[in-house]
Amino acid sequence: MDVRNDLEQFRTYLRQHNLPVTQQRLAIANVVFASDRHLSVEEVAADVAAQGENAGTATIYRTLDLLVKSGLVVERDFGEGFRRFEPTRGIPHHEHMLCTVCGRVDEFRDERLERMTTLIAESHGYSRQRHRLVIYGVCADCQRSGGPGR
Amino acid sequence: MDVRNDLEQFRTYLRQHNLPVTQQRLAIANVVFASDRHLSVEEVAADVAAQGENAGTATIYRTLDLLVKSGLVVERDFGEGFRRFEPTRGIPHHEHMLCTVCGRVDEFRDERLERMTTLIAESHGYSRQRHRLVIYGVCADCQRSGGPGR
DNA sequence: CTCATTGCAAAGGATTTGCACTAAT
DNA sequence: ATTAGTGCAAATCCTTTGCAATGAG
Repeated sequence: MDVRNDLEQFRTYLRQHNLPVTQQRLAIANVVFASDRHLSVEEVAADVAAQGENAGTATIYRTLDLLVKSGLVVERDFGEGFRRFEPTRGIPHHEHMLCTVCGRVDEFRDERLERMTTLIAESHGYSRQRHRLVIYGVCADCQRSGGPGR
Repeated sequence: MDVRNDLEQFRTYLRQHNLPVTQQRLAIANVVFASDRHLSVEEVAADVAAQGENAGTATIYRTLDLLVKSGLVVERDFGEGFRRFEPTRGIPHHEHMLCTVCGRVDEFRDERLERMTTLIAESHGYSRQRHRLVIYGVCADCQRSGGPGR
């Protein structure tokens, strides 16, 4: 199972860096790895609590930092005023589409974008590092019903 | 002159909405219109003060909201943790490139992106509203010198 | 045992808001 | 005169940090 594997990789990362494998770190990593969504810190906290585990906010932030550093999780910023976190799962770079009505997030991949952004950067004398694209729109469900979940 | 014209349009907007044309509103609008950069709230405040005018932080935020609502100014989010504001000046939608070393911002336009994002959105059942693309990289100057301004 | 982690609460930065005072129409 | 705007400080939201208590190796 994927979650199990990710968790094992996290344990390995911690050991290799001489960092204690604590209950909290495992609980938090577990929640993020188990999710197929882009979780906010608040959502991570709620999920951890729902599993009967305990973890203070500070610990959640600190552990998410570790997960990002380990490369097992990516940080996202959809311009909502807070960050979201997504398990990497060896999936290559991809873009996001956000429903401005219900907040739903879809992902897509387009290789042209990598090439385009590299070329555009170069034509301006920049050496490209990365890019960030978010498409904002209204998802099929919300178009049909005129509102979130209704 | 452009600034003069923008300012006139702002006055018109205020009158049409029965909003008082105050000294502060004009000073703030003037600063944003006069700039060819993407100003942060802090920078707007500094520029207003530099012009010998007075305006509290709250007023700056409130006036920037008005400017955005009027369509004369656009809000930008480059993932820095705060917002920036750019005069519209009738310039069509464009993208941004950010130097991760010195913070320099360049602009570019690519019509393909409009089409691409619309098609991608549709293929996922979304009706596209807008998109946001930022390319992060190192500008020519910083590549040459290995640091900002040195 | 020793040292890093944890949790809580205080601190921080950006932005908003309540309210008495002031200015625009 | 009215009515809305302004400034200040308090309040909020997300995130970070200091420090005593706690747990991993």
